[in-house]
Amino acid sequence: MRIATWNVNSLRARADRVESWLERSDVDVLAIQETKCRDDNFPWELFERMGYDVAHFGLNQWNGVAIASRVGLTDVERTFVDQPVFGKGGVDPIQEARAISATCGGIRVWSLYVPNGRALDDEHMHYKLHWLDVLNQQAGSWLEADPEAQIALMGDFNIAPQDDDVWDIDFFIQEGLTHVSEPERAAFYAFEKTGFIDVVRPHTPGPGVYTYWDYQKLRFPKREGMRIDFILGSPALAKRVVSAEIDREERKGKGASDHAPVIAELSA
DNA sequence: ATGGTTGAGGGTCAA
Repeated sequence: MRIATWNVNSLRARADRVESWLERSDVDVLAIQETKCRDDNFPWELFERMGYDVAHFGLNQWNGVAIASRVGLTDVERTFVDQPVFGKGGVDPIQEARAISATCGGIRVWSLYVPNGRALDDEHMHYKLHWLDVLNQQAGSWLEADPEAQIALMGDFNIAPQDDDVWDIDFFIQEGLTHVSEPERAAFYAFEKTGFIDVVRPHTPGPGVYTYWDYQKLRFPKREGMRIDFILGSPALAKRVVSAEIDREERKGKGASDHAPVIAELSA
């Protein structure tokens, strides 16, 4: 069984890419982030054509998460319990379309799009850290309820946990950039304390191994990327992982997302 | 030359 996560940066703009990638990647479950659409303009036919069931959570042109599966898809959950809200400019705070879950082939799959902190002192950063803290608490409660549960937390975490996960850590520190700060990294490693394991890194050691390259400043051809997309597995799931890869090829050429798909191969 | 993009939507805003 193969599971994957991919921030597609607009499903409608990427429809052809996503379809041909599904065709050749042979994944059974795909967690998608940044669909950037609503249910009424979601490309349902694409997944039907390819033989996947799909569940979507999208409210507007921002965020949007989905799960596609050809090994079953049941018990869909949109948002996690107590998911923090965000509102600005007098707009009513809402739970944004950043988390969706479903049970696929015996695995509780989450597609997660962690808020971007924008700047170290921005209110979005507090939102990001709080959002991750509550998610981690929930994830802990799931494991407590069933220590043998097969759970995959997959998505764009917008955090580079290690210095080698960016092309130049000194640049990030000097510029005071997000994704590498101590609080963000602590929020990421809190999931490991809870019992979740990065199942991809052991099979894709760095340095220089990334999942995202900014469209700007020729970051991809200059190999200046960031490892910010992860598959975190519960202990029972992590035991099944036999290999993993980051499909850097998918970042190439015209019409690519700025993120590459991340894939894990499971036994049985 | 020291920059260089992309997407949604029709405002700029977001990454």
